[in-house]
Amino acid sequence: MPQHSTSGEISLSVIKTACSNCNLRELCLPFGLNIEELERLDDLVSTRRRIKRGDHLYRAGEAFDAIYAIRSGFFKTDVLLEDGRDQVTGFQMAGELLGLDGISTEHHTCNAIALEDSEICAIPFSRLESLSREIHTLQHHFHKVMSREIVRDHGVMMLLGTMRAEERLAAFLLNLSQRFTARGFSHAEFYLRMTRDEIGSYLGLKLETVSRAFSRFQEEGHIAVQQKHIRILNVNGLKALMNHRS
Amino acid sequence: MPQHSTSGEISLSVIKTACSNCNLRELCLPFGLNIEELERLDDLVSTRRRIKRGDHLYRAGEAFDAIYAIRSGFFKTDVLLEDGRDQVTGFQMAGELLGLDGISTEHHTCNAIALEDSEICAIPFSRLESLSREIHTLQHHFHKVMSREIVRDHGVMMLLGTMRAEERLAAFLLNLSQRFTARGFSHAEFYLRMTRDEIGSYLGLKLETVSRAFSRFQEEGHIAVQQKHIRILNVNGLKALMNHRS
DNA sequence: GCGTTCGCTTGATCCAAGTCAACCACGATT
DNA sequence: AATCGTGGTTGACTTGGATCAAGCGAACGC
Repeated sequence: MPQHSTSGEISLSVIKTACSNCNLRELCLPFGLNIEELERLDDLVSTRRRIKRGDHLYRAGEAFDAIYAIRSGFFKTDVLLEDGRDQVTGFQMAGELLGLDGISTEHHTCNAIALEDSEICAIPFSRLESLSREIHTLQHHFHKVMSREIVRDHGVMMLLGTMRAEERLAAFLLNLSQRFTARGFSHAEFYLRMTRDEIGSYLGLKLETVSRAFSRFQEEGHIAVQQKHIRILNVNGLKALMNHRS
Repeated sequence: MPQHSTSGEISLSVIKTACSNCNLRELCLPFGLNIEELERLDDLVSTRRRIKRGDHLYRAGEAFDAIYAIRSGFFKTDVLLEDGRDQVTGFQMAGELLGLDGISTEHHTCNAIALEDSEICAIPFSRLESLSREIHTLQHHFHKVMSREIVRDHGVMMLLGTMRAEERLAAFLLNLSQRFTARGFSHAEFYLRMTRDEIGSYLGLKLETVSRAFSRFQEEGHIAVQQKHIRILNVNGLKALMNHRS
């Protein structure tokens, strides 16, 4: 793992990025490619960038010309309404793509902010399109990734539209747990990278409600919470909470 | 306009469908293509199908192999949870695409149901992928359409996560109005194709709440409602309702 | 080491929307 | 014309989560 930048700035590095030896390749865009294809993708994904905690990867309104793969770290995306209200639309971790929303208007439609010091790979979109005209597998996988994003959003709509507070939080924790597991981390123990307020914004709840739900889950023995440190003690308990109409 | 099928069944017709003389082509997939490219798309979009009001175009769980363009009519998509709760994830009208969610898992993840007698064009997905490897413009436009779907979903998340009942309904009406306008219909007068219950499901509200909000809008002179017939009397009033933190 | 700040927790109160229930309007059926 | 069913409206009441407010603990700057 490379060291973090010592300067306080976003740093552009010319380190040779290589999908071919990235351990996230099976989670990320290169999924399913053979060696020769991978090397062609390497040429495309040439810039890696460090984003410090709290900095923007991009902002709503900026011109879109690349999508970003998260190499390490953790992001949130959010949308701001004219009247000041905002909503977190997602949390993204290593191996996931950012910026897909920008394709439609050629401008980013949300902000992407690092929740911890992170590293991303920039993928110039027009070059991705031309490469995917040549590599069938890449094209298809990219379509799957976009479609998966749509399905994920439907899940969030379901959550916001039909679930009560505790169900939402249970669903959220189970989803995080499952994504950490896919990345080789513990499914039962992790640190939240976001605040209660950010969780609340994502789940359509106020931070106090999130906090109370955490406390309740702890009282009932489903989890152990200590600030941002979460241990899941009873997965099935959480699953049951999620499915039962009160 | 073709006549409705006289049989009670979904009918498969071999009418020569042609994007090239479809008046929705500028709203739909063919956007931006030249004549020669349009003809190649015509070959691909060969099957047109009629779906009667209340019938499914596809169901969650079915194998995915095509996306669908709505030639005429009106659809809703919904997702069903194991515990019986369901949520309408969208309403689609002529020129819009259905089925994009199925790409990710190769199975449809929601149900698509006609809210009035409708006609769709089936677009075999693997053939669309190969054609878009050859036609740059088609590829790019398809990516834009998928991305637009993601942006739309973020809008719904915003609505469900941060807006109160009347704001949601105002946003919904303005969105419908805008889409009808884009199709050459009146922006101020239209018939709702869906029930109060379906609107409520989409907006994360109960049907009674939707009904009360309609009544309130009417009392305040923003709209005139008579069952499913809506006239918008004061667009700015609705817009103001949407943006103001109470 | 100490004060300040930020994020989190907890309690008391309030209110928007949900729930339950009655009733109405319009179409379809006979 | 009478009946039935579905969808819509409206009222009375309840409630889950928001709001307001106080206090606490960990992290950070000086």
